[in-house]
Amino acid sequence: MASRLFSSYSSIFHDPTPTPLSSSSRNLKLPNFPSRPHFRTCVSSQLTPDPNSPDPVTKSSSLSKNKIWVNPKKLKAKQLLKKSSTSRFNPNPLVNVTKSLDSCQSDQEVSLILNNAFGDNVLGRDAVFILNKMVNSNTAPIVLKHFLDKINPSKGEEVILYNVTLKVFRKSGDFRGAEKLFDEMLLRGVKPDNITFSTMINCARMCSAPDKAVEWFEKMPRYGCEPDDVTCSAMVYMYARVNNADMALKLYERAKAEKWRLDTVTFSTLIRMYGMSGNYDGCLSVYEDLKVLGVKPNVAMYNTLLNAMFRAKRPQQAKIIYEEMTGNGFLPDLITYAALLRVYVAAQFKEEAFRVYKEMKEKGMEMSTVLYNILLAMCGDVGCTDEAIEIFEDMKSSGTCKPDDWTFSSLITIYSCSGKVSEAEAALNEMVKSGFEPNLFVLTSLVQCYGKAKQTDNVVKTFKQVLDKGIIPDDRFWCCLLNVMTQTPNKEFGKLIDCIEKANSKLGSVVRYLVEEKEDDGVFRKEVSELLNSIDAEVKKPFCNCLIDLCVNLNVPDRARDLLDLGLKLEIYTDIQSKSQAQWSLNLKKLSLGAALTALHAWISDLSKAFQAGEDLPPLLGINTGQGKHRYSDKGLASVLKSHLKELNAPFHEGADKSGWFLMTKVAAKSWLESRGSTESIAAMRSVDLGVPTMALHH
DNA sequence: ATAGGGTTAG
Repeated sequence: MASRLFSSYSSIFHDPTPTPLSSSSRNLKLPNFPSRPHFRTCVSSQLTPDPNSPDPVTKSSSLSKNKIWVNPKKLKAKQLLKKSSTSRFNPNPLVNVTKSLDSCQSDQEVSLILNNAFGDNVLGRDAVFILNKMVNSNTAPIVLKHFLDKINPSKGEEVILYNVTLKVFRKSGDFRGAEKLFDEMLLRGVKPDNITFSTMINCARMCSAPDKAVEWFEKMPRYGCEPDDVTCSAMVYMYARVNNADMALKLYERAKAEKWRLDTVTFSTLIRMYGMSGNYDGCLSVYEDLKVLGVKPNVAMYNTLLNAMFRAKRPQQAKIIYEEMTGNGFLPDLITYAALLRVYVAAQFKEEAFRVYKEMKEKGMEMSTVLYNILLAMCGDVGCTDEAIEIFEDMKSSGTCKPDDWTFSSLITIYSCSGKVSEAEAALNEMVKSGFEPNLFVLTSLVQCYGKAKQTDNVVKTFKQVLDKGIIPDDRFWCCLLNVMTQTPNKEFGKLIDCIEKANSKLGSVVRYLVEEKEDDGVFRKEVSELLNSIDAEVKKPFCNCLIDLCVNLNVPDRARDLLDLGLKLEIYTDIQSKSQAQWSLNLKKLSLGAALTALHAWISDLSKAFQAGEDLPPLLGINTGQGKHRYSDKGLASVLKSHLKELNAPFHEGADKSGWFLMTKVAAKSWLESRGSTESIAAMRSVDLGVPTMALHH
């Protein structure tokens, strides 16, 4: 304590134009307290008498005394000005008095310190200053009592002193103590005001006692206080924080009706509340309210909104909000950029994501490992291998963040998806060298990598590593292994089936049915149903896709149809076929090539049946393959479909203004269906080589 | 620095 006081005082000594230690010159909301121009004189005269005194306060102030009496005006002003401009330190000695009071153990100690510091001459504003800074709710009431005795304040001044003491209880999370002080306040005949109540309400909130907060909010009128902007904000904020949306909104509506001006933070918290519950329109409507009501937004509010739009998967909306934000002169911070990156990465808006990344670099903002990882994961998802390498190098040279297991995992996945064995292996080595053990993610990627490169023995080797490490493969891993099978020459199937059977008998049995074309009487369907039902929801579709691809490759189209039917029945596939008055459609998005072709043939067969049954066709028939090529597949679904339709002589043409669509008119459809009669079209599938797309391993 | 009160990612 002594040294603190000393250092504070000596820094005052260095200040050529010391501000009055008590900022009584400020125009404060304390008109009732008498002002005193120079607290300094007071401190020095009160704290000095014996230079040899062991008392730390006295001693240090005596040290200070010698210096403080140097008239700063006699020193060279310019020289001192220089010093002071480099020093941000200009503390009020009352801060140190406060600290001493906070660490007092007894009433006596409190009295001693206060008497030493002030004697009988206490200023109201100094009392407020000290209580406002205190954190110890055990000594604060003693200090308060001392001030009440010495100052003899008016009732209006008393309520201020009580309020500021209540704050100490809020700071130390002592709601019981706050209630006790409130009672004392009443006993003394001091009338609480709105500030008293907002302090009580916030104290209750911080003590996790929302019911108490409500109680105090509701009893305001009993004391002649009516709720206002701040008390209402505090309540809305509290309800929103504890996710009581009903009450938060009820009160929010009331605030609007009463024209109470809620603050930005409360709006922010309402947006957050809506975002957490998935009501994203709610987020936007609160934002609209804020604008309409003319409440000034801040960066945190925009960030909350952007993060909600990320969860909402609404990249366009996020873009608009970001533009409004910068348009209003707010500078994006790290959290803003992180939110934007997430939004764009999730939407796979790679240009936008890279632009955010570049802007961050330009502004010298520090990327975190997590942000780098998010970017790298996106590079994997959209197939930006070169960009990924660049980002990875930048990350390593940043000096601030190190690649972690996730980083390496993404990198290995990126190489694996394009079958770059040596690069993937090099990344794996670097990962191990950096002290990370390859996890299931990495090993799954390697299986994919070796599978793509048709290095079946390495697939088997990697599989064994999984088991040796005691890792239990997940559904993603099995799906990957199935995917590898669709790319593996038949003569090597045995090796893979051995692997599968070793650790997953259900899947092993299903695969054997397919490969060995075993006869069955419904057993296959039953086993596949069980298998698909047991699989993680997000893997069901790619898993089913792989099984169908395998059937197509093995040239067992009936099994493929069985699997497609099953997938439809289990609602793994939905809305593949749809009919409206104007158009019948086949939606092949998110299907693998094999599954897409199987679905196509099923559709054509359904069309034939409908046509033969004399059903009227719609004006237009369309197939939607979706826009882009698949990320790691050489052949996009659209291009394969195009050539396949040609083989079938099906008169579809690519949609001119509808990319990703193949369309056929009613007239063309009729003549085509007529000409092909009842010929089975499935045979045509044999010639198709499936460059089966890989699936995303990361989420 | 002198009475009310809080926020925004994994």
